[in-house]
Amino acid sequence: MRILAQIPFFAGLSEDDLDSIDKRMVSLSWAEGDHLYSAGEPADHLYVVAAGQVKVVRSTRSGQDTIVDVLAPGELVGSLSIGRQAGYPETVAAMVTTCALRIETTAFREVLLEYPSVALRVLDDVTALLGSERSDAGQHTSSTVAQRVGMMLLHLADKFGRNGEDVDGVLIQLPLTRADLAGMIGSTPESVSRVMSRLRKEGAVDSGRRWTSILDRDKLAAIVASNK
Amino acid sequence: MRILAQIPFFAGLSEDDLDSIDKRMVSLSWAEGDHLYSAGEPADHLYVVAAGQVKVVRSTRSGQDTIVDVLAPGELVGSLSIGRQAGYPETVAAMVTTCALRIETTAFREVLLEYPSVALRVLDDVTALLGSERSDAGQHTSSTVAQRVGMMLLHLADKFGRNGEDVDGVLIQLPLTRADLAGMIGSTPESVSRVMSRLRKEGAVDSGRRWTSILDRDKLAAIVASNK
DNA sequence: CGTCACGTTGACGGGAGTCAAAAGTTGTGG
DNA sequence: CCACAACTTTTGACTCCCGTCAACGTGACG
Repeated sequence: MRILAQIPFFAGLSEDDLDSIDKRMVSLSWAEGDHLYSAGEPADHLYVVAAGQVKVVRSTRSGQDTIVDVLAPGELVGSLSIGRQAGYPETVAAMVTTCALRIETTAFREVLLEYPSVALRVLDDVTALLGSERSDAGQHTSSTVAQRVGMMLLHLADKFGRNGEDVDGVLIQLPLTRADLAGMIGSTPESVSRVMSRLRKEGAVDSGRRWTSILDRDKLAAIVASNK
Repeated sequence: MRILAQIPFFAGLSEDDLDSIDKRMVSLSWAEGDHLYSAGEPADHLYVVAAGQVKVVRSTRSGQDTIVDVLAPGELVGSLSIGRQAGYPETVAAMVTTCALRIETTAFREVLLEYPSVALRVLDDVTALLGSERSDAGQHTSSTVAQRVGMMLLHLADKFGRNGEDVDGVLIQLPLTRADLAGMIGSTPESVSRVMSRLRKEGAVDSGRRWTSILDRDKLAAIVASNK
């Protein structure tokens, strides 16, 4: 369980401190498609992704699903606040086989009180999330679906991309369906499919069953910058 | 300067503690239209609104302005993190004569380290903001302009509304232009104007130079819930 | 009273959501 | 090994919301 030491939030803590925190956490794993938790369940746990990837999904009453984030190892998800809210506002599902640490919200808050420097790092993280959420909330309305798909692919490439060996360009190894992508940018599977077809035809990207690859980053960036 | 005691973030602190924090803050005021700070300026201060209202505006490269929030007294705005970022990502302007406390980001972080319970409250606040941002980011794309205007008016009524004496219904006393409202929901002044005309014709709302009033909350909620 | 910012209304066009159908994939069971 | 079912993807046709451009009205302030 010395995974804790790898997590940026806990950097700089002593062995003993990490041990003390570790005692309050449990390590769990999920298979692809499983839910770490579902919307509506009592929100009293916090999770730290250790390995794998998970998607954070919000459903609106109209049945529209939006994917608000895809988390990489090291990121937090779950309930930070002890508010008297009904339950989790979202569902978190494993996109691949995933391992994560779980801690009770109340216990985590005790940790934050005990180690204020950790609290500050968490605060920085959440603040950054809020900032990026706000910055692309504005872009959403004023750009086309093609631009939003392009932006999302560039973002995913930065976060999950690897310089592949078998494939040219930057490889994004995630099992993303058209519906997933649509949920990320607020669109429909059909519209996303049209855009992806066009991007593939232009040689900017290629995609297969469980992967997407950016072949020509400049071309993709140009499409995002232009208004087509 | 015993305004500090009124601010929820600092609830429960002793006189001496408040005094210590107070020493690191300065009280300032702005006239309507003035900027507390502008996008791009070095981001090294944090503000707590004491009286008045301010709007938080983000500009995209395409010249589109989006109003990401309108702050009431007690709310925080500015730089929480000491990141090596270029500067403020947004502009904050006073909508009416406004008074606010200012503190250096570094000094505020020291306060948070010193009083972890305050840090937790700030964290709760930012987390809640992130949550609401995400929840209506999804609604944005899947709803019409009329629905979004309605939702925004209901939100503003909850936050700033007063049961007026002269006017029927809930009064929102803010100098909001059509362009402001458009910026909040990601639309255009023309579209907002059309919606407001319709809502006025239907008797749901009324609006004047520096105010908006919700005459029939149920009717407005019905419009938001429906798909027209 | 003139100017200017803001608000309103109309006409037009395009992007994209919706409905529908066909083609490709995966996984299962006989 | 093959066949069938279920799902995903793709493509087409249609409709409509709303962003854009434009003209006009209105209230505020010097």
